[in-house]
Amino acid sequence: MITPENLHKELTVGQVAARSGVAVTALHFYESKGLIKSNRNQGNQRRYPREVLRRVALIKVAQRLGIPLAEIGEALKSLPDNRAPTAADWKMLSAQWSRELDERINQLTLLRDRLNGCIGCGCLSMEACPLRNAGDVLGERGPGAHWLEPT
Amino acid sequence: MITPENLHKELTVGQVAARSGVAVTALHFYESKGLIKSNRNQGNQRRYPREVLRRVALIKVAQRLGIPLAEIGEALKSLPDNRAPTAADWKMLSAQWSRELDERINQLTLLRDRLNGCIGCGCLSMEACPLRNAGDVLGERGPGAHWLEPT
DNA sequence: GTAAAACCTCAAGCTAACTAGAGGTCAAGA
DNA sequence: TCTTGACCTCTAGTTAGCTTGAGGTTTTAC
Repeated sequence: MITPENLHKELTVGQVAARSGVAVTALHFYESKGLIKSNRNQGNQRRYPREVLRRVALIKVAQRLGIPLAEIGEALKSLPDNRAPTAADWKMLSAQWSRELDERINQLTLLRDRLNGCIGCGCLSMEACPLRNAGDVLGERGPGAHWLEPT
Repeated sequence: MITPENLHKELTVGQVAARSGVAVTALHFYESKGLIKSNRNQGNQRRYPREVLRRVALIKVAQRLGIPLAEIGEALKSLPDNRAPTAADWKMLSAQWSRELDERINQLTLLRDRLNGCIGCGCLSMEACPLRNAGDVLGERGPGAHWLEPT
């Protein structure tokens, strides 16, 4: 509950977790990756300014878009002063990510069309099959696992 | 080189690797996952019937489509007699995978449109933002990493 | 016959994004 | 004051799809 008394106070991890919907351990993890920062009180416990909520919100949305944390971190670092993102920052980032999304959709669509063109052919030939030999890299990102990369 | 002498002989791992374009270790790995099988010679070395090339080709194409190995394995097992896939099998499987691809494209498109609708709004509100609260699960598969799953 | 190249198994490492648990400290309410 | 819950750090485990390396055997070419 927000009251005039605690409106300007800093938040604990538990509070940030509850309000943002991410686990406490995930917040620790984001901090270890440099995506968020915390101040510590005398007892070494994390205390967050309220702006962290907006930062976490942006992280979660970017994740839904399929942007890896490392890239989100880069984007956040690129903000002047390393400050919490404003509406203008969000506009810029979301426009950029929208273009990336477009690209991924295009690649998938291309692949699907090629697949449809090949249904029933069954050749799967190393030399002739467009499905096997398309030189394009599908921008679909995958950690460790290298799906859809050219072989 | 294919000569009448070795045309009907079985292939070694190295030969399958060279002809299919996948690493020897990857073939070992596929075998451990039950995606392919091998006979062994007296010296315990793997010997493959030529049909394995078609199987591997199908695996690689399915991977380009974003189908996880486990699911590819299921599909291959579902073939009667566990035999090498024929053109008819390929037709069936590719039609099914094409539908899955469609679904993924649709989800991504939906997300992109929602993102475009939100550019400039900057709210990212937990309660009101459609980007944060869309109840749909994006079918984008990701190992270990749980991107795009509902929170 | 011998040496090199290819093969074998098994264990561990890599990435991403976390979670779970151990063992201990801190803060807040009764 | 005491107890409970929230917090701390650090290590290890999870998933997928492999790769790398160690230590040893087999096949092949000369």
